[in-house]
Amino acid sequence: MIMNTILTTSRNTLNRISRYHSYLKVLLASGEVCVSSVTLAQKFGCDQSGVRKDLKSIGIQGRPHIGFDIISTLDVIEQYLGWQSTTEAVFVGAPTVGLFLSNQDFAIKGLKLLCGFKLGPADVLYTGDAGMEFFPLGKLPGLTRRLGVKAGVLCVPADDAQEAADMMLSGGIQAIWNLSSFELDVPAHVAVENVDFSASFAALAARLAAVNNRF
Amino acid sequence: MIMNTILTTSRNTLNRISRYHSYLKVLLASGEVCVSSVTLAQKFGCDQSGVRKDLKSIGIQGRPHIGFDIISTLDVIEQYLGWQSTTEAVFVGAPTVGLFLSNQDFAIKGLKLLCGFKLGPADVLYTGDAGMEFFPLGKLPGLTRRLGVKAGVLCVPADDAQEAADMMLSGGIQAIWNLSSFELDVPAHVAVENVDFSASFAALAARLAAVNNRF
DNA sequence: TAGATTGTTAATCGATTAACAATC
DNA sequence: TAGATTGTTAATCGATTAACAATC
Repeated sequence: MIMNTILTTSRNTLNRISRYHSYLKVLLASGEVCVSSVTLAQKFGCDQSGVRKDLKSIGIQGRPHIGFDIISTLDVIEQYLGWQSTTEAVFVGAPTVGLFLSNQDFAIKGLKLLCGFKLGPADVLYTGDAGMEFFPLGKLPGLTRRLGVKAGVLCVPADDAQEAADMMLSGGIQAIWNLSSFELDVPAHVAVENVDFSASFAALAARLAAVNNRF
Repeated sequence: MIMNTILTTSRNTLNRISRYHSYLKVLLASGEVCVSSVTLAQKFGCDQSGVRKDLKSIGIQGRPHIGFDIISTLDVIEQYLGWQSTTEAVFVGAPTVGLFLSNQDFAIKGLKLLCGFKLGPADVLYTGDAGMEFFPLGKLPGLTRRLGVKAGVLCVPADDAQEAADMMLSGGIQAIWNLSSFELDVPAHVAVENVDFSASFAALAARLAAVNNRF
């Protein structure tokens, strides 16, 4: 049987699978043991056979008349999303956001921020166990090479994004999680993943406006 | 001619259009006046006729032999994304992120954060023009109703998300921009837009792992 | 058993890509 | 003019939905 990985999964499917996980945790917490594709489909406004296909595609099997076992489904999804392993990364941008992403409660699963780099004045901020050390951006290449870190989170104003990215590239970074609204120019072997805040918010604002204009 | 709005546009198309905007700003800054669908298609790894369809769908016309005028294309995209108008919203969650989102340089287009609310101890933080006032969550319903604010940004740990969302709902909030990894349960008339950080990062981590394992 | 639910194939739908005449 | 580029239709591809036999 051919097992899908994240790399061979469409983005829509990936998003759904990640959302199933969130919801299954709620069901588990409320004492449920099994869930049917009908329940999931209802919650997510999609078709039940689509849900079954999604789960099947990552190797989850249900039981006729019963449904899908929540604990093992959660487990397989976590395997699939790679949450059992950790990716070490450096952060480039506003310390406030770096601290947020590295905060235990919010922590992005599988992401471990080693330290941060910031534009502008070269002070070292927030040292100690509660926070995260921040260095001036110029120190990045030396540090990432020394530590062998290959991933970075980029979260700077659009005007600074390319320059900061170039600094990351010269430090041997091969994967950039780009939270800046800027289309980076990077060599083909470097992976870039963009989080598009603006489009997402625009979609929400439009829906709100539509509701309010209707009355 | 039937003109598309955000509400009638597929999410893929919406994302592409938003990204065209980022790139067109770069081209404009570098002195370009026009751009062809071929250039855009190359940059974004999609088909040129798809680019033309995207632009056509929001009413942008090109000129044969010339291409698309950058300034007017940027203008139409901004109209389409609603960036000419502002949506007032309150923020619920970690002050550090609220300050980030409200920061001029990073500001999400069209989003205006009036104030923030936080879980836990009820101190007021960060008053004054540089920052943003934060109040205890319990004050939210009264304040949003008084101000007539209908939108909110939710950015709390998953365990607190539903409770915080309920507080927003009781304050008359009709649109929630959900940065928490939690599937909210809200009435049908309330718009929720989820930003899925975890799935996005998981996709990046998988690509990095694939590259590194190849050698 | 009867009814609920999966697994899976076939049908539908929509999005992407190919192709080419029309335009400048 | 010749060549570049759009606008648009048709073809392809993939994702979603419908349907139903198999299972418990």
